[in-house]
Amino acid sequence: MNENMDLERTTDKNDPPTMKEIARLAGVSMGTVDRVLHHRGRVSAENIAKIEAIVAERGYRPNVFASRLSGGVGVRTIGVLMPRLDQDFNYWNQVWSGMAKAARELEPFQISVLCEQFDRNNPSDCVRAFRLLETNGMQALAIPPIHSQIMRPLAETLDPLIPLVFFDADMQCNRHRCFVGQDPWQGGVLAAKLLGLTLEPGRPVVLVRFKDDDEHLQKRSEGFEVFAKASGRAVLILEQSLSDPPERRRSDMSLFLARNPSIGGMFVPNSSVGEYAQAGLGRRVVGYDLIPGNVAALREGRLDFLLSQRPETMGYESVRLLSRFLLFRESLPDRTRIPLDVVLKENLEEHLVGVTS
Amino acid sequence: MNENMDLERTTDKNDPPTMKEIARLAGVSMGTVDRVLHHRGRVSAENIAKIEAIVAERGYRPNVFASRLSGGVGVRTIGVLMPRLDQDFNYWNQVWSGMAKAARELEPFQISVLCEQFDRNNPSDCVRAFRLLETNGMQALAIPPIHSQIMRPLAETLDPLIPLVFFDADMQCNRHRCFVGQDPWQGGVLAAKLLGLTLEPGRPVVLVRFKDDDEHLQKRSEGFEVFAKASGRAVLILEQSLSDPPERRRSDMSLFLARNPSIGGMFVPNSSVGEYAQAGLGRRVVGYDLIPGNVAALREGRLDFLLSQRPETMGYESVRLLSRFLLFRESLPDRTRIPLDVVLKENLEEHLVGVTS
DNA sequence: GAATGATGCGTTAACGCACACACTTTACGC
DNA sequence: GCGTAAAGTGTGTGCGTTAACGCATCATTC
Repeated sequence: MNENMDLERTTDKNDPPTMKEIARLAGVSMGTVDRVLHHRGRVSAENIAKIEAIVAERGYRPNVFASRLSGGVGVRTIGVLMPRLDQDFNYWNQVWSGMAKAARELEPFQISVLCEQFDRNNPSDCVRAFRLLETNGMQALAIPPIHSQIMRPLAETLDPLIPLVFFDADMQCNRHRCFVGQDPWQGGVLAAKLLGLTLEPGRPVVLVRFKDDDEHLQKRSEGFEVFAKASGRAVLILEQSLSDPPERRRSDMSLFLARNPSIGGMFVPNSSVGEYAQAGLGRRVVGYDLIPGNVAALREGRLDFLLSQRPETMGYESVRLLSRFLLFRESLPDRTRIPLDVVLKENLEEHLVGVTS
Repeated sequence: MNENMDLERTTDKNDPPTMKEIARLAGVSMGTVDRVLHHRGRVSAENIAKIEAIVAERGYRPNVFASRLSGGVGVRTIGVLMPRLDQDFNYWNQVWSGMAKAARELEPFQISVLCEQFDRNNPSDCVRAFRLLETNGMQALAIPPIHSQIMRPLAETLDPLIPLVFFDADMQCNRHRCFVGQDPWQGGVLAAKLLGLTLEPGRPVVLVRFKDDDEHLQKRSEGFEVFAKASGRAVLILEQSLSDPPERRRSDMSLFLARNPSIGGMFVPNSSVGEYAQAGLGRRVVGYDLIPGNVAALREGRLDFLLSQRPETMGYESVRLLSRFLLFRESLPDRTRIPLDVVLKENLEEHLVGVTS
């Protein structure tokens, strides 16, 4: 046999192996390696095992440049399920703007982001949107798990090879997925702390509780109530329904405050805080989300604190994680935490033109 | 002549032309086009003109993927100038950790990040580090413009083709560059607001002012003073020097507070706030940066608020911007704002494992 | 007038991957 | 026993760019 060591390229054992290298180590051809990597089938179980072992051991990662150049892959699609962007006071639009930024950056890599919207108030509509994405054949998926009873079975029957991200809120489900978002309970705690710091000890506070909203919001309310009470502050509760018209809410609050004049502050655990700000004038007001109405209220001093979950960052990060999977088969973390931001009039502007907008 | 329209690939007149296409139009070979594009010489003036005209007219842009795959380009280096990572209470280490994350992500794209450290207390040392980077041949540069008198001439004589990012602080200079960071003045304002919200109107506050530190810190102090006074609150000033030992500082503060018992709160405009926290016990304390000592103080209740400039995000974003330039010749924005974060004990943990760590 | 060098230009082999295609082997029916 | 299908595998080509290489054509020199 011809000794050709000197012709052999100097492939360092620990620099990125190529498909050819994997094929050599497994004693098969590149074609077989390719079929294993792309789950195309038509490979013996024995070879699949062998190749996968070598791939794992040597840490094979496809070369993006070669992969894209070959053109064979075509456009990969990241599917995103979203409530209609204008719902929840335009909140979803902010999430989408982060995703759209990621999409622009990913365009040269032929990764596209397909956003399918559904009516947040119509649980069955999200089934339609989900099916639509499936039909369009996406290779990765990001969804906000609202309507958990509907979403859970959909998520659990999803092809296990498709990476899944939950954003905004988390949901238990027996399938591997990544959560990108923040801890709602801790948000409530933080709100209580802010009121505690800025009010005299004796003054009670009012918590606006939405009976009909999701688990995520309930957690915020609970965190608030528990922390406030633990620090010796009375919490009065005003029950509200999201379906009530704004005027109704405003008058409810005005009435409530008139009946309880000692109340020093108010916490509204969602973006509708702007609706109550006018009624709360002269008291501390803490709410959620940098939606236009709330931003205006903060600028004009009708609000004191807004907590933010950085919707743009959340969207950007969700798409970014999925793209890393599609490009490099990087596995998803179990969770990516989005920090809880405290926004005042004085740091508002810097948050509005934040890093991912 | 043979009519071969059906063999001709359907090249849309307005989708990205390839080198081959340019060569065909110019009636030369790809080799000649290559020599023109890379200014390698050995081409007739006539052909250079012809090819350059076609390139301009058809808007030719090299295909990044083919370019990188061919290996001709080799590894691109982003140079980073940094104070020794352990200086400023480990602050720079946090910035670097964001950059290191970006570096890991960029590795498959054959972009490496080279970090050169200098002694922050020795202005001339940063010249050495700068020259070292130049010698190692970097194609992009990120620097924190401390020692502006030294840095400015270095930056201004830098090859104008090399994209430049200032991070942490900004600096005027007559060369195009991008600033990644936050507005220091506004940080001071925010600190004053937080003290204002949590203290009775009559109580004065103390501002620790460091005479010998940079412009960036002076701005924070100014913002604080101006805003606090404008909202009718007395500001007492304790002058300090960064070179004083911690014990000295602590006793200075204790003495100062003993002499002015009505003081309700304290602002330290840099990461050394931990040094003063013990002395300030029982009063509101606002400081800067999530360095280990301050984090511990916040957890244990010796500090109330920490402002953060998201050092990891800052580092990550700086490197990310430069990489987009190197990969796709995307132009740098003039500025990327890093939001001012307000961190309390209650949202500390979520900030520590933030999105870019 | 032959040897030498400089100049201008075309050809071609990588680069790593994706996929169409062709080929071999085994399984099964008649 | 032959034909046919299916399963499993290898080969070859192309993607657009880079850069080494080779071949001409001149101008210069002894």
